[in-house]
Amino acid sequence: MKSIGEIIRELREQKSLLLRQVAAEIEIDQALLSKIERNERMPTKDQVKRFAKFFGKDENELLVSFFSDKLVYEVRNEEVALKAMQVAEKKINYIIKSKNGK
Amino acid sequence: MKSIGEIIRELREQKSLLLRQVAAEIEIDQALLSKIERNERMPTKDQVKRFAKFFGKDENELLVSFFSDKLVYEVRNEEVALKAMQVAEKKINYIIKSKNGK
DNA sequence: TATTTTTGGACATAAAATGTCAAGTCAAAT
DNA sequence: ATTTGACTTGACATTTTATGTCCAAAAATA
Repeated sequence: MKSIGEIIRELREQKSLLLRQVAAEIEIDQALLSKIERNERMPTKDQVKRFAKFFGKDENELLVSFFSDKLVYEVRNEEVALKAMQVAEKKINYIIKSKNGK
Repeated sequence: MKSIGEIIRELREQKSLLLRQVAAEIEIDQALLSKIERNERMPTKDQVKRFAKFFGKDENELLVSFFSDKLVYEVRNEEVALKAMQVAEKKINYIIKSKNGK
């Protein structure tokens, strides 16, 4: 189960590209990219989209990695992390059902 | 499946207390409490603990409501919301297993 | 309608996140 | 051993997002 940072680093290495080359494409500082790859900083949603486009990866696939990382981060160190996540999933399901005309 | 705000409002109404009375106990502005109860503002973790104590409710139970609300909020309006939540749950499970000596 | 309770909205403040720069480390090449 | 190139680190700046406050308006109640 890879983090968004690990995924980006792997994609970059598969193409044998340098930090500065990818950073230029995505239009971010190379130091920031370095941090993103090591999960020291989270990218923005928009940057994730640009990564997907640049690497020719499915956008939603990367977005799922991105948002799931953010969700985990939100409850890191919380005793109730897992329980909260399970309840949140139920709430989401409920919301989705409501939207689809019941 | 109630939100943290709905829960707090119900607890307050069960005891027939006014916003200003509970707000004073929790040491927050009564306008803020009004907003919290209507999910217009999220309380802080510490405030949730004080609510639990004041209303004689299980702290973890309220914290689960609180954090699950935050998790849902994080991916509101996202197409990939449910999928991200499911993946996040797997990641949490994985992290927990790692902690418990594998 | 007078009083009390609750809500709305603009604004202030604080917290958390992302972004930048320059200096630093490390390895490979020369 | 020195230079070069790639990457990392850390302090700080900037931006974004959240919480908190005040006061007036609205709603409910007496």
